[in-house]
Amino acid sequence: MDELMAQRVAKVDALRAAGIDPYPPRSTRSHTAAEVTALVEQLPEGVTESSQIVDVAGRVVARRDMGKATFVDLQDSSGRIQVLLRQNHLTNYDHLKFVDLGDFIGVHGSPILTRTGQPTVAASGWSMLSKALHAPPEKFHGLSDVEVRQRQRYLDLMANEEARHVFTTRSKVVAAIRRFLDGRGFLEVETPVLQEAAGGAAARPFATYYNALDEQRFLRISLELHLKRLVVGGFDRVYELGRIFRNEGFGMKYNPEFTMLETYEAYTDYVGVARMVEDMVSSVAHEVLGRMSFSFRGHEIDLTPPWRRITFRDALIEYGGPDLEQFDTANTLRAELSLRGVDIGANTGFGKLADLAMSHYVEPQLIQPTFLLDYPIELSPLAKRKPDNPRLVERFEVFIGGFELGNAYTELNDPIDQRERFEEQLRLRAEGDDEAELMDEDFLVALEHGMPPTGGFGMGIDRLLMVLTEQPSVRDVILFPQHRTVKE
RNA sequence: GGGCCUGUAGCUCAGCUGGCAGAGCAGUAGACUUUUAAUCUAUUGGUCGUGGGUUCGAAUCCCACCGGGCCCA
Repeated sequence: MDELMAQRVAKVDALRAAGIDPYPPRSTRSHTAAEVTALVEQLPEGVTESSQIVDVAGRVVARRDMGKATFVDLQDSSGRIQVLLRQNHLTNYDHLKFVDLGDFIGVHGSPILTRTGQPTVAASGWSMLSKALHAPPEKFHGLSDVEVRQRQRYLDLMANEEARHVFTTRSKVVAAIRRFLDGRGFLEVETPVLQEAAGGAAARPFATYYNALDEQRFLRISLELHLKRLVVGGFDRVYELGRIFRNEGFGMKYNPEFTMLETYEAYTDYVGVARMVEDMVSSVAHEVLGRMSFSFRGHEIDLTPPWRRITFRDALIEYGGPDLEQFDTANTLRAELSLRGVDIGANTGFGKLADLAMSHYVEPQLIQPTFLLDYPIELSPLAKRKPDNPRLVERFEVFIGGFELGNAYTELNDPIDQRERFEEQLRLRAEGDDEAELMDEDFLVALEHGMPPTGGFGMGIDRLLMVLTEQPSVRDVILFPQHRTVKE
């Protein structure tokens, strides 16, 4: 135990010796810091003391000792309030020597305005509520060590107003999304995290084990296949906001577990879904942040609808990539990309190559919100074909700030076609693509019972929050991002 | 997986070309009854990420490892 902690433990002992419980079971609070501030600000001109008596409580975040008077700043989740403790107004003034930064105390007294105009509670009593054994982060510079901020998020929240803002905004955004969807008649549902096979996205799953059944399970990589089963069942507007897991590294844009919103709406298509998405994101931004413009990674992003729409093929051409109608086979596209010096790695199929070209030429350029429409069928085994071009599907991905925000299709509801698509995915898997979709017989049986025409959508909530809170890293909008275990 | 950067007091950071490990805040003791990054006086506090190596001498140079960050795949 270090010296600072030993000093605090000694104060715990001293309090107990004086008959004071350093961790009392009960406390009283009549007003938050913000409510006291409001009370004081409502006082008539020239009046500096409220007739009300209040109880405030919070963490001691600053202390200015003046001898026979002490100012303490208390912080609660509403903000800060100053309290004034004076020797001639208190019976336990000398016990303030046992109070350290980081402790929680309760203060009973009258709200006043100091002569510098600071709302303050002038104490007629105070009590220890909870003694802290560690010093909080430094009061002026706060806490900046990225690792500590993430691993010990409570210290970040204690020290940095910005961190508190990000995570309260996150909570409000999620609530606003629910209100938006509920208002449109969507039903919120929950589907299994533990699955026999993880499907619905191109990603590797985490594996786990179900002891009672002696069977392997996988953590879900998307919400899609179960939600569509519910549309089959007759819930024609459903959504789920839930955690999904992808077995990949972490970085600025990635965390292995993240929060996904998926919506499925019967009797619409990807065009209808695009309208809903721009409505939803812009109205949530307006409702929670009160603005449409966000500064993100050096760009001003404007969420005002309507958002730009451009086809996958046209975008490639516009941003200097190959024309997929000219290079329309895996072989010709691979040769063209090689010629252009694009690193194609081990990717062989037409779909993967087209995706690579898009990631290389187009994605980083899509700063303002943009719907990229009509994807190659090879990339999209769960989306319905375009009637006028069987090599394309009715799908969009929506981009913002240079990364993918969401993905939507006119859902494939032809069970025969779906079976063939799964079989094609199995062929890709056999060729070494371990992110290819797995055959899901149970899902096919569901489709065979009939699914109405449906538009589906998925969006990474964390990435939306990056833009809305203007944070460059997804790790700044996830309370406890993944970290390597610290070894002894 | 590869490259670059980074780890010094509880926190924020200095520490040059190798020569006694530093500051501010926090803490401790004292002064101060309207301060607010309070102020003033004195002062405690270090496995310089870990382990090797080079050297008369290493926070500093070299190697490996453990974390973290950024870029690339």
